[in-house]
Amino acid sequence: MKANVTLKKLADMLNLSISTVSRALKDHPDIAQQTKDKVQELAEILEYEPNTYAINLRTNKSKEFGVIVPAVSSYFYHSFINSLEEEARRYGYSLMILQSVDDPSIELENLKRCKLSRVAGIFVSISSKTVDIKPFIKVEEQDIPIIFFDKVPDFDTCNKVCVADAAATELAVNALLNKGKKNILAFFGDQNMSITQRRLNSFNNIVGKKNDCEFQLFFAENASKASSIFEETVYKTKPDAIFCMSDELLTGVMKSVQKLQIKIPDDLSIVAISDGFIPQLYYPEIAYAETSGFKLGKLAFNRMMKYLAGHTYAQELSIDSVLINGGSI
Amino acid sequence: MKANVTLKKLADMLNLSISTVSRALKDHPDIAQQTKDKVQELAEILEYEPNTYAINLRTNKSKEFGVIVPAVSSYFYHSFINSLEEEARRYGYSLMILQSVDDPSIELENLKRCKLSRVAGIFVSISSKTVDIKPFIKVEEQDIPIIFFDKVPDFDTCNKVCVADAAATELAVNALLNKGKKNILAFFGDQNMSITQRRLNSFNNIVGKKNDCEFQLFFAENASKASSIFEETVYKTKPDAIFCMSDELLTGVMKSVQKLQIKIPDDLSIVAISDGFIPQLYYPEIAYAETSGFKLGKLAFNRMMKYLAGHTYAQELSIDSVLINGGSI
DNA sequence: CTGAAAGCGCTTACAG
DNA sequence: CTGAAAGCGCTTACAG
Repeated sequence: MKANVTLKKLADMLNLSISTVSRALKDHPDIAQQTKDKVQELAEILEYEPNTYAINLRTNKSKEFGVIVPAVSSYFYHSFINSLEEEARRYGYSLMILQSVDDPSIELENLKRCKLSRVAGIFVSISSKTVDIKPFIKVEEQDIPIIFFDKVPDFDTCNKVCVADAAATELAVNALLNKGKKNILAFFGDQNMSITQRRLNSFNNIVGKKNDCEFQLFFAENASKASSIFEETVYKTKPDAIFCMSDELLTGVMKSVQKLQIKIPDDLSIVAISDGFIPQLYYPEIAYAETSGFKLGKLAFNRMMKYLAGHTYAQELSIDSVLINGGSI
Repeated sequence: MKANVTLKKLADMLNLSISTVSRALKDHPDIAQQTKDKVQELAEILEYEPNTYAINLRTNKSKEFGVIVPAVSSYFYHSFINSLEEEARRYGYSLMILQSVDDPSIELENLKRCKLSRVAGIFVSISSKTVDIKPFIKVEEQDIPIIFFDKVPDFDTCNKVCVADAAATELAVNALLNKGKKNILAFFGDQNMSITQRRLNSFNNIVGKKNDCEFQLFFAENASKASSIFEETVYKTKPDAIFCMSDELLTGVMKSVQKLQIKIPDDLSIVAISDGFIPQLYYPEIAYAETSGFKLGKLAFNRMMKYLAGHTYAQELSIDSVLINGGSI
């Protein structure tokens, strides 16, 4: 391995001091243009690359953000991360992506790793089983900003960016009601998650008020649960519409729809809340209220940069949703 | 922000030297047990955390691996990364995940970032458009090991771990032939990718030899392309079976299958090469030759650790495939 | 068994 | 405009 090119090496070769070389490389106004040119040229030729560790040690901060998510595989998180990455790159940051596999103890480990790496900030979507958020608060007290996103804790004094769950639910449900649907099966996820609660509340607010519309609520923790509930219920209840609060539940329901050869939308209408990948796998494509991970990423990054610039007060932000029409209603 | 606890602070409080504290914390045999106890206790109380940057600067290496993939969203990469992470955690490493969005110039940028961060090693699945792999070779010459996986370059003297493409293709195709299928439409991805070539060769080897079996080959760069090719061809050619070399192509074909209300497997059999998520979304579930990202992750990590231990010679490893039976044949 | 010292590669206040 | 020097927090050969 060839020895690394360092400031010292450049300085020696040019008969300059390390300080001058350092300044020349960062275009410091003090330095003569001629000197800058000389230094920058040699640096180019020798492919000088600053040692990140030395910089971080010196400045006590890094240009890396931590991202903690239950799993990167979902389309939503994926597009969130993509959009975060786009912004991060633009500002010279990189991302350290850590998965909690929806396990609070791994989540904690990941948080610790972020702290150890002294990341510049952390984006986190908590696991569905996370109850204790003290560790997060503690990290924040050590001056590492935390932006919670999507799955956020039920705690006031922290920074959150969310999908407008109520608005998204409303869009989806109204799409059904406007078509005169009268008997809705609604599938929700884990009852302990605040995201479920928010979507559920909104659903109840709208449909509960209608007295010409029947509905049944189901909680399914995964796709196959949704599948079996659907199959048990569909012939008994004869619903004219299905609401799924997530992609996962939608895949479960749709598998049964294919199995039972139910015609969409003639026999049954379907609407979901989704980021868009799963709904377009089917024919007809499923209508959904869009929860854009992409937009949320931009918003979260924005909030982070503001935080780093000094606006550290707690704030809850959300992005709007929009209805994407498939042929399923 | 409270001042960070450093070795110096511990040393001062205990009236010991920094060296002794440092050694005590790492259980160095030289240090008296009594001293160790004292130091470790105080470190615990004060929640001492070593400064990663200082360590990295001092030792000139980090406990982080870079992972460069076209996109993290596919089930295959996701499970690959998951399995890598599991191993990494066990050995005290973390992962820096970078996406190339299948763009060679971003890929290069990511490679550079890995180099700048002086990662301990890099796992990379190259983009479909990558032609110049010199930059990778150059990084490796600077003592950063590179393990190529899945989408590997067509270059001999580098380390690769792959799915056994020929074996997987063989499994999938034979599943069709054994059922007496005589007319196969086969969908392949981008012709420039070596993975496509390998799967294609294997396909031709098997089906080409049969003279009682007709087949047609199509190259589709994305799902909707596969969709339209399928729709144009299916009524003309009246195939009795479909082969898809990837999940993406499968989603395209399946969407048209739903649209045209083709009965699987009565009207048509389908088999794919996949990691398993997409095939089980449908009813009946699609049979597939499994390419396990999980197993590949373990293999890749293993190879990396061996490399770091000194076995730096080029090697090509692969994992076997297995046929998962759905109801689609 | 413990400590003083050098050094990893950089930045930046201070001096000239 | 340039440089000498201190220091970020750690590790480790060397000395005792």
